[in-house]
Amino acid sequence: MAKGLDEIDIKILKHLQKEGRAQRNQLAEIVHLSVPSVSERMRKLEEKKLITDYRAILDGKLFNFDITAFVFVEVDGSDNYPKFIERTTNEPEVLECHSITGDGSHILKIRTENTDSFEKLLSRIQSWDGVSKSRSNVVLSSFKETTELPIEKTIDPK
Amino acid sequence: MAKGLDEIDIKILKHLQKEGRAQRNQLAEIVHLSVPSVSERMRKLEEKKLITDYRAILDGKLFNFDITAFVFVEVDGSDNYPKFIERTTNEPEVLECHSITGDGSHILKIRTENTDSFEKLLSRIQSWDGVSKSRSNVVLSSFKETTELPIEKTIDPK
DNA sequence: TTGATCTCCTTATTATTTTAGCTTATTTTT
DNA sequence: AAAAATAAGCTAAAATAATAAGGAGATCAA
Repeated sequence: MAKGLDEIDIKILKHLQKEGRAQRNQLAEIVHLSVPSVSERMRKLEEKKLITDYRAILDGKLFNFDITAFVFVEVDGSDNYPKFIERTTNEPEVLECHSITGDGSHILKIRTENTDSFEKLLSRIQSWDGVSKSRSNVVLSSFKETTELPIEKTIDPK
Repeated sequence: MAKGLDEIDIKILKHLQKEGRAQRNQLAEIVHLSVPSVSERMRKLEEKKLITDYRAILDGKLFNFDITAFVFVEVDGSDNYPKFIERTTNEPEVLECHSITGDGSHILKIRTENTDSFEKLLSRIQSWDGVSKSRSNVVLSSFKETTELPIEKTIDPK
């Protein structure tokens, strides 16, 4: 069994994926174990970092973050990669940054307030070392998405 | 103030984004309110669906889901969109599905076990009504990502 | 002003989680 | 093969957390 997990662990993980605040007695009922046994299993799953963290998922649409986009960036020279990645890390509106195969070297997932903040972000990215091209696809509507907000970014009162 | 939220609500939301299982007494300390007051605020935030749900985030890399990719799909004829979306919903390996501007009509984020399951998924997608073209970018490495697993998909014993 | 509403508090009650101690099964060591 | 160690489960008790109930003070509308 992979990673020393059994069916019971899998059941617990799957349930916590959907119900991140599920109580131990509820899980215990599902897997037919006592509450302390479930606690112990959860502790181990967290200790082994199979569960990396727990998050509340917020509805970004309700917070005046209207624009979601995927931005393909061509970063020339892999010397420039570490610095580029560090910069994306410091941009809270960049939700994800992936190094990819094919056209472009990186894809960014972005969530920002409006066209103005989006444009500013894009021109900021363009100015970074090694960035030669970028292409954006703005999201019109989403299905199956996580609707996350940039957690560092202040959610401004309006 | 947007959506009737004040600074205290924002603090609670931000903390729950990072600590999805945070306890009410911990939150109470952060915002300098009593535990029942925090409870009441959480209840309202959930009721208003500002918090859509809570999730445990699992480390996909530890579960033999090696391949993450972004797939651009061109679906011809918007009549075909609803059916297309329904089909992506039934594919647990499709984590996200977005309708987009620019080249292609939809972008999918995919997480799958290996090249074999990836290829099968791609050819399945190609066979759907209206799908004329697709282009994939496989993720080599990721930064700032949520590393989610397809929650419906069985995590197979190995 | 008066009543209604809202948000907070404290205290008491109920529920959940953790700890402790014990049992059994399995694996490792001698 | 027997003994020891380890792992994982259980129950019962203790500790901690969450909820419910009741009341105070502020704000707003009639």
